[in-house]
Amino acid sequence: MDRAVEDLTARARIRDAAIRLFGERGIEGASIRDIAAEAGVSSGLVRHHFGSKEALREACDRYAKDRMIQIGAELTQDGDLTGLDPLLLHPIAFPLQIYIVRSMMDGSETATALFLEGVDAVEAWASSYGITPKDPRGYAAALAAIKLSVFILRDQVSKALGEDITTPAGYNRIGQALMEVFTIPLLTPEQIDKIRKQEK
Amino acid sequence: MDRAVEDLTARARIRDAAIRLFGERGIEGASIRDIAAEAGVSSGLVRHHFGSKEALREACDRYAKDRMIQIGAELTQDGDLTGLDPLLLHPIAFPLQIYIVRSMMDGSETATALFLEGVDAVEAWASSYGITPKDPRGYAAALAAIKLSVFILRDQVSKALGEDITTPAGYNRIGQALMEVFTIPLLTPEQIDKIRKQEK
DNA sequence: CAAACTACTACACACTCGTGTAGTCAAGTC
DNA sequence: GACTTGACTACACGAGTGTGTAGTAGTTTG
Repeated sequence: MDRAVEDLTARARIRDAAIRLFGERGIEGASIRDIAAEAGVSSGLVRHHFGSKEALREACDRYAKDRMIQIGAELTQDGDLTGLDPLLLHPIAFPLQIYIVRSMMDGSETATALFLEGVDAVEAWASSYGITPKDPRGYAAALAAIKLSVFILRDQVSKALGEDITTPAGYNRIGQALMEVFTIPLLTPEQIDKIRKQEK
Repeated sequence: MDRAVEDLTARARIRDAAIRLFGERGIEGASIRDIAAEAGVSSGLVRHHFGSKEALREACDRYAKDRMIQIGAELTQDGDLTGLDPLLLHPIAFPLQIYIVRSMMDGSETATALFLEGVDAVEAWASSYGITPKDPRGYAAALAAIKLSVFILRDQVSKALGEDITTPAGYNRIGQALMEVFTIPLLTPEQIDKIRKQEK
């Protein structure tokens, strides 16, 4: 897993650079020339290997999805974290996760499909754990969105904490904070009923 | 509050169009010419009123922040929703919230400052409600991020639900689902201790 | 009435973008 | 040794970008 950068083929370096820059700056924000420079190749080579920017993006989508599934499979064999997605705060998956969320927000179908699969998984997990919300699908969608929230807002959360949450110490801290959110009930069922009446 | 579009000054139309397009497509994705066309004016007028794209963005930041605070003040006088930010799912605040999150992700200091203020508010609220997490700051940051997550991923959540969450019916549904997340404990304190040992 | 100011448009400028084309170079293949 | 193939670079093109400049029409000000 610790592949030296120089050992990667140019094609792989381009793909990795694209995932990094697309994730950091968004699809529009990262130009082919930027990516080529980051990978240490000419911009023409990007086109040679991937054909177009859109095709490069799709290749990144596919690779990121496959790698995430692969890493997820490796992790689930070491114990279930009971609902808190182990991928969520896994350092190797960081750039991939960042890229996927960006791609999702920029309208990628592959990335969105990955989210929908996540919702399915959460819904199945909740059901098997005996959790019975009034709206299981809505509950699962909310939970799936929540799992990504600290990632999407990692810069802001890091600033609020005065600590980079992409470091081991940082993501341990925010991970435990997330677990507390899932543990401490904020509202009683009576309060919810009251709000429900207010809204409609 | 229901100002007809035609009655707005050109400057206000430009600002509203910018907030809408910046929010939908990102700062880079919305050109000055796009914004001018959306507002029904020439691109030169955008420059005349705001000076530069960056200045336009800052003006949008300030306006969005002020309006959000204003709307929030109007809402808090009608009962406290006990932690679930009423702004979160308020239809009038939708375009503003969408813009602010986008601006935040594209590195706006004003938008990030608004997030940090939100964390402060959540922390103070939790404390006053007798909620005592082990890491109050981390807890508040996680909760603040969660409050924005369904907004950021509104397209994906809508797809998962088969229902547009920017409609009244939709945001009621996801709002109630969020409340259930805050109500049903997913983890027991014992499970958390177990995970904590695993991680370190 | 003249000057000044404001809202507004038209147009051109340099730059960057994604893309297209032509060509080099090395490693096989016959 | 001629030929092909694939990795790779250099360069040019048209479109779109933010920005700059010049100018017009209408109102305000002296």
